Amino acid sequence: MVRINKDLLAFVSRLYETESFNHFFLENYSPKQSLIKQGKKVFSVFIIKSGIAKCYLSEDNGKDFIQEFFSDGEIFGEIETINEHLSFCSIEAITDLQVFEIKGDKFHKLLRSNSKFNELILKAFANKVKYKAIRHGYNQSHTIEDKLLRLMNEFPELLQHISKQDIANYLGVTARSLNRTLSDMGKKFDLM
Amino acid sequence: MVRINKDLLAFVSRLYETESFNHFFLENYSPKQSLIKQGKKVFSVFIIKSGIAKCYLSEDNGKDFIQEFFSDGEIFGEIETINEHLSFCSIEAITDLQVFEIKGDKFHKLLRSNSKFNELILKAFANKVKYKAIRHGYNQSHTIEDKLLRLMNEFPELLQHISKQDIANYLGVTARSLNRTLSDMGKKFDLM
DNA sequence: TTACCGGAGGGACAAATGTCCTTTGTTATG
DNA sequence: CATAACAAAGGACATTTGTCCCTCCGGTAA
Repeated sequence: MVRINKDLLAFVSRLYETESFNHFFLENYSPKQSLIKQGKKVFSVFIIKSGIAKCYLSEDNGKDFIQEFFSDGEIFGEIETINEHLSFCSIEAITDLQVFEIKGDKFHKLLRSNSKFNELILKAFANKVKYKAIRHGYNQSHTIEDKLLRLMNEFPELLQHISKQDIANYLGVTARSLNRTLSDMGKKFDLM
Repeated sequence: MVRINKDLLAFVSRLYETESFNHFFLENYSPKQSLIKQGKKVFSVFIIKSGIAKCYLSEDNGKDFIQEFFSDGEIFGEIETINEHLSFCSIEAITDLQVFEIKGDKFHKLLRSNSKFNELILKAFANKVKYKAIRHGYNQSHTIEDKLLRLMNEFPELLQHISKQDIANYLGVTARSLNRTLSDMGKKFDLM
């Protein structure tokens, strides 16, 4: 699925326009550029202004698993900043990307001093936990076809932007299996 | 895995002892009792004082998927309270359970008025997102045997407390597959 | 005691998915 | 232009996992 967070984006955009608060920087990234690397320190918190990025985890056996696709308003780097750990995943631009960035210490200050921001972050976290729970449950107990139908239903234009391999990595299957399922589904539709 | 949160438990225990703050209640539950039901309203936030509970999600196809086992200091009901949604999972006692409970509105107040508590909740969230991400990635890209070895490694006494079916539901496989893997592993060890 | 139930274990087969490898078409680059 | 690099597609086969059963056992209610 492609995660967004309109409330947070609106809030951060407003803050970015505010003369007196100048800790957000607007940066640009090109496709395939890396914003956060798994196992490395994280120095900033990021909020997407526009574009699509992938959030993925590289396993010890060499496979990549895509946690989510991120788009407008989605925040990342906040987890590592809050619990002061190294990054547990990688973030990479898929399309051209505009991103608001704020340094870790400024993020902490904002979190403590601005109750509206604090609330937005709490809600963002609550949503992250919830959708991760639902997605994991769904993934474990449904076939590739079910997962694919759901994905195409919720985000029909996905295949335009994203490679087959990324879709496979998002579903947690091989590209071969994804292809097989797609062609089986094609046959089904031909019969209708 | 069995999730715990010592810092949060220490904080809540101290607050519970405090005369001037009397919004935490200590409740007891017996095995198989339900604390939160999927799809229902959530009125309180819960923090475990002792015992083990399971957090699971019932899928549309009748299968249950266990998100986590919860123990000392783990919090739940906070997500639904913060984003004011119905519960997306169920919580059920496995062993005898002692639980601190606080009503939703009091939880909100505490979150706004007590910065230490606010920070503990933020960290709890950060950890939840992180371990969910890692677990989902691991689950998708490893065999049953790998998952089982990891589980027995991190929590060897688990099989004493928890039924085979629950283990299978936690790993996202059928009881039959779990059994097969267990007996295959037994054969392996016999050769060594 | 007897009958019954639910959990654990596992046989036989079916279905889903992965692995390995080949082909084709497109792009990009010297 | 030639050729390398790469994504997409799929054939053939192996492995993993699920489905559908049946049996065995220990508790327990009548």
